[in-house]
Amino acid sequence: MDYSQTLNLPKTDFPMRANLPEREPEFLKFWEEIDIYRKVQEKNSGRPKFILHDGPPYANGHIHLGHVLNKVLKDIVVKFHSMAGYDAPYVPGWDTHGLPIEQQAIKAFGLNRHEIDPVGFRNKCKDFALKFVDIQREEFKRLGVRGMWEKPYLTLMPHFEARQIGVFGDMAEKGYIYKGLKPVYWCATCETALAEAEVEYGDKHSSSIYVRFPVKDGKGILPEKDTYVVIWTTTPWTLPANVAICLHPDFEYVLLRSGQEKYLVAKELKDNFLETAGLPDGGTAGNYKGTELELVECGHPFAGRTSLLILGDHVTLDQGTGCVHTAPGHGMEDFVVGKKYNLPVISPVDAKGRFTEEGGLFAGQFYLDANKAVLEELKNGGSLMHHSTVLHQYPHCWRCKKPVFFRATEQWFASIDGFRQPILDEIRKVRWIPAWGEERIYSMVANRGDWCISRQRSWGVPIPIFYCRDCGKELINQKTIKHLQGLFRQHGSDIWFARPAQELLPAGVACQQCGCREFTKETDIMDVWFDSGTSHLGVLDEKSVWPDLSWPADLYLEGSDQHRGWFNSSLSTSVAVTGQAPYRAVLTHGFVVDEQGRKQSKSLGNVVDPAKVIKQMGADILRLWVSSADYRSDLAASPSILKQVSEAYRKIRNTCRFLLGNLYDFNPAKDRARREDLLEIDRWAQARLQKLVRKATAAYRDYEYHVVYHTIHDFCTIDMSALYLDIIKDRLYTMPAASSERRAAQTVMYDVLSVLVRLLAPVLAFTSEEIWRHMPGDKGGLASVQLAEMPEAVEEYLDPELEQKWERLLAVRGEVTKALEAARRDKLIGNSLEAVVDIYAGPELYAFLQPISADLATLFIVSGVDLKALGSEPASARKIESIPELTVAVRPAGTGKCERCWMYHEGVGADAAHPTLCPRCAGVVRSNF
RNA sequence: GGGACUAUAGCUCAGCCGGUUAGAGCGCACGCCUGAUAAGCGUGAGGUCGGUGGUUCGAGUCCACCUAGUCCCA
Repeated sequence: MDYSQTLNLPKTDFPMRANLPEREPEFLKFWEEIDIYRKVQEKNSGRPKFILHDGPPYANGHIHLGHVLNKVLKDIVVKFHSMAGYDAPYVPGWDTHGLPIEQQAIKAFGLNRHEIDPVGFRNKCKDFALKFVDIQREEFKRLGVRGMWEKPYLTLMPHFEARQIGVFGDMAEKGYIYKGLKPVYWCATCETALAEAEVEYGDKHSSSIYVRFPVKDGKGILPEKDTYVVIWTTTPWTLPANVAICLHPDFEYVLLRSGQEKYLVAKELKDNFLETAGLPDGGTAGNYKGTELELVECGHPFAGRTSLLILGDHVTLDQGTGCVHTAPGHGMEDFVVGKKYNLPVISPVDAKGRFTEEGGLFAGQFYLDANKAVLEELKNGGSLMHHSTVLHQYPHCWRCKKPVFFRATEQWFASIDGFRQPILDEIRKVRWIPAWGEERIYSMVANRGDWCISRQRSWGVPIPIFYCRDCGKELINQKTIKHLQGLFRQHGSDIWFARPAQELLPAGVACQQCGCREFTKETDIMDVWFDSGTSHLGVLDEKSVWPDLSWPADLYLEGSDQHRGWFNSSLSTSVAVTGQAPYRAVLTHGFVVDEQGRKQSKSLGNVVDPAKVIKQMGADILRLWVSSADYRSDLAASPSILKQVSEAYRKIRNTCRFLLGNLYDFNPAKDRARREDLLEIDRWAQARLQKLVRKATAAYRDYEYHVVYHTIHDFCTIDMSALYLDIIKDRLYTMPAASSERRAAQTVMYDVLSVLVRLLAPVLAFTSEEIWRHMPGDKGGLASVQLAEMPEAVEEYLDPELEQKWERLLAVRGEVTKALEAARRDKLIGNSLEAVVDIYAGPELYAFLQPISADLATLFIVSGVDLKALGSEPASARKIESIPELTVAVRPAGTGKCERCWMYHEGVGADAAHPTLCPRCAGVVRSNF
């Protein structure tokens, strides 16, 4: 007889090999068919809300691993909450405006921005953005991320744009919006402002000049007579706009003697200056620290105005004199430092690069040509100390390749000062995870300057302001905004570009200042940070579009770079308009790096492409990777790390497969064992399971997914695979299928599987669904594990006393396995069932082991255990260092191997009908077959 | 250059309020099994806790500085 046919060996269709790349798409289809998102929302309706508001990725390329990290974390958050008592809707979004899309659209469609009309150009940009929205949507879905994919939010949606200008209007009404000057890169050839991304650095020959500014009021520190401060510059044409000279507060400055004259320069650059200017070293007339010289007044070499000595940290000792010519209209640093001192922003150059009337002497000249005239003027005035030519790196226009310059232009700003303190107060009320995020954003907000909202671009939401044609007075109020909102909702913001101002205004509007009825419109658009920065209102507070959502959000979850980005812009608009933060908690994650901790880059060749990983290993491997690492610091990704993750995946999968394989004949509705019929080891396993539930769900609640990962993995590896499942195999296989002993083991296995599948669901989106399908029972009639609830620890299954007892028992077991390994090395045994173990225990340990001595063989997976008193052991027995009262000896079990259960038993052969079976197996076979 | 963060076995992580010989899992090596089998089990080897100083009876843990990396800013 083939006794293996009488065993209950595992049976399952759940494959060992996951083959995720092919299987995952089937589940995507399934979720689509049953409309899983809607089903979950229906299930959770009426529960308390948990709103995770999606930070919109930029729609201009395929997704990378950073997107995977972010979106999977969000998916885990949402799925956990949707299984843990909350209504957790998820509406994904995209950022669709802005310069990078403009640039890429120009490239992709071969456009010439100066030849195409704004509406036509914007349409192309829109096409480009929408194309990538579609691409990214498919890529995100492929990751198993669940959300309202058929109705996401896009910043180009008409209702979104309408809401956005509403926020702008509210801020304007509160007086937070003002017009000011700010220098921007400007190309005189293209007659346009350039963004930083649009300038290229290249070689340029420039004049290098040293110019002396006479001290007019030394403030009692510097003498006035024949005393000069010397500056160095490579842009003589900016001197007409000079209003200050900037010194470093901490540098040492010296006053050099040269005949009658005295010259102030940085001490460290003294020799350099003397040499260049060809002056003899006449000694020094004074030493000063930068701070001492603040507010000393100099005369301008030719403009007839004062040039103030000011302090700034940007001053360096690389070259020049340590005294920096400062023209706020022509440089970013100059502008920033000038603001601090309230200096005027002089920018006497027009869009074509020609000096305006304000440029006085140089009016009408092209700015580069004016260099010569300025030099002439300096020479005539005796201010020029040295002139040469240098070759240096200088910004050029990316389009026409001509040199660019800084030009102050009028821009719209949001005055942060108007609501800085309320923002700071709100920051204190938000929960920041990790906690250091609070200080990071707090100090950013405390120190930030005003928000320049203007962009001289086309692809974005227009700044909804009109100007009186006669007097130039700007017009923006509730009425114009309301009217525009109506138009935007209907036509989108394109209408601003398509129609003249008159057709964008409500009837009968007249200028408050002069009564004129004709207007022009602002041509600037808004910074894209203003778009996404208003999404909390444009999405969470648009009930007619997304009725499930509500304001404020419970959570924002983005990379740590967003402290300055989206967290900041959202907070600013929210506090300005509502007085409150738009989120209750903000969670940040680090960045994806390689194994050495370096950022992923093409040049380093260390980029991990998620599309490839999905194709080769499957999205669940990526998801498990996301969960495996502590995202608060940076996350390392590499082929070998992903390989490790797939090993862990395999362990989890096979544990579940083994559980499934042994539940093929188990119907939880009928076959569940009563608690009192469980063996002690079953109760131990169930206690361990409750511990797992406690620890994992707590970790989920605390957003500590790497703890979830390790907890589940360790449970599968140690508690299940190495211990419980290995030990109960004999019972599962050899006992009668419906015996109470086997049903007891199956009951625990079912509980374990039922817990695991639900704990895994937020992370292993696909595999958990696959397990769910193979699970026996009606599963509450739920088609998807995503509709199930998170397990809760069953308190009565917890048994600290039992666990403590088993901890000791397992320590003994550990020593026994060591002894078995030694015996194996000595060729005494192979399989542990070939062994009989003699345990020699001291009195206390003996008393501990004696009551369960009959179960020890099962526990150790050997054919027999003899418990004896310590002292009677042979000399060859193994003394155990960690447990002094224990000595272990292993001997071969000899003959009498049962053909059915493979254990050695002296009773084999006792049953004549089954001469190769042990009495137990003989009995089972007799009564069941 | 400034601000923030990170650094514990090859990898992913524990390590409480400072207190024995720094732990786990994976990987690796070696072995067992062939009734979880492209599985399962066991044993073992791996660490100057990034570095240097300091505080302390005692430092992976506290302090200072440095190095490397990451994010933001200039």
